[in-house]
Amino acid sequence: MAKTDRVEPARGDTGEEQGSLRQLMEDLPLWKRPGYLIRRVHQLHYALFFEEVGDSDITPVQYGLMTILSTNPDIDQIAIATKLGIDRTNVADVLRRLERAGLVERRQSEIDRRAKLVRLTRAGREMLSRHYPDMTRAQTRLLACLNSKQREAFLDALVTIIEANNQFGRSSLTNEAGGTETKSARGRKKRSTE
Amino acid sequence: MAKTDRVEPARGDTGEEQGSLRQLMEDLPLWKRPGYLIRRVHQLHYALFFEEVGDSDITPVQYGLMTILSTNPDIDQIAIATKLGIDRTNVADVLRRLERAGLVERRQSEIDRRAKLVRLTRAGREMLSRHYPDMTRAQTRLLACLNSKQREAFLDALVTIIEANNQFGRSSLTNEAGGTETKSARGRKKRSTE
DNA sequence: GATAAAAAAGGGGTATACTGATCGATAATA
DNA sequence: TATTATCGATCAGTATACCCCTTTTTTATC
Repeated sequence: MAKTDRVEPARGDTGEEQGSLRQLMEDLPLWKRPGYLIRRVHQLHYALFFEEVGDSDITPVQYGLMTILSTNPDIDQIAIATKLGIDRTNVADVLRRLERAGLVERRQSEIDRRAKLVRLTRAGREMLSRHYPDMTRAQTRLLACLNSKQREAFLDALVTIIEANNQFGRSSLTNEAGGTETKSARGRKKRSTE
Repeated sequence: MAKTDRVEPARGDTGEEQGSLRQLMEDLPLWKRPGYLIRRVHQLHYALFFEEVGDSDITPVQYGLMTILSTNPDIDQIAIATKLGIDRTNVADVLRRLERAGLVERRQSEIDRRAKLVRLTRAGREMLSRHYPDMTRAQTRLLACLNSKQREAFLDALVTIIEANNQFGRSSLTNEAGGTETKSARGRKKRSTE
């Protein structure tokens, strides 16, 4: 810790208006910003997932996508994006890696030749089954610090937030099995100007 | 919608072990997995942040990093990583973009010539001040669907989870706790201090 | 003072995630 | 039928986030 003992020579420009800015930032520090806290928890879940499922190269998103395939064989990529709540271009990226690993297979639909239908391979189903205990353990460990009442309230809050803000993002979640209610391509344009 | 009314010809391989797998996945569907829900909320916050702060090209992580700089001028990149809770290589990436945008400046430490000290420029401080209301609005909107009691419980739960799982990931907030090392299934090593 | 250990930064590589844009196939309409 | 609109997929580009490994500098040890 001797590193910061010595004082680095100052270098002008330490303006006075910095005081009010500092005050502003201390009024709402990082650990009071939900967005910051959620990002941290998100990363922690990733770390826990890799620790539990680590001997395979599967990721949380890949496992989630394959979960959808296990109950929805032969759906197209946009339907996956809608159910998973990620962007459709990202679905294509994830599928490319899963296909390379032999866990899913894609084929052109014979009815709509724009669409590519995706399904799990046998290896994919085996992977999903094999790592199911690992996946659940990662989920459990993440919330192990909460008692069951807190845990339930926390999960409820997450679902509430998702449903309340569902209209944002390129792919809006459908509440599973519900109608695919066109993602409506809502506005959400931003930056790109200038 | 009319598209999927017609039935795609089946294609063998629809094994019946799929039944048990399907059952497994329905026992713990996506919307009951904390990791999945947190990822969704994380994305929603990003979308809200961009919607509020959108006219600039700042991102939540960049704003968070600059928040740290506003109360910690002239710290090195690893200290930033520790305080922000992100990987140190990622800090370098973010800083490179911020420097390119003229919002921060880096200079070699005169005491420890390995270290590069970072501080906000005047433009950086102005950006931080200017978009403070936008940032807080994004935070507020995300949790607007919760009442104040739920909101508080939610934030408490997030902090509890972060503190309880702090030893995972490459950068553990504020550090100082011994190595732990756990299983390291994926060679996930943390810089243990001993 | 020379050498070994550790720390700071950076490069290379990969995965997630979203934007804008394009392109072919399909659907709807004139 | 021909035109138009829409839809599914994909590409290019950027940002976040992490891993491993190397280089340079500092610190610790002999």
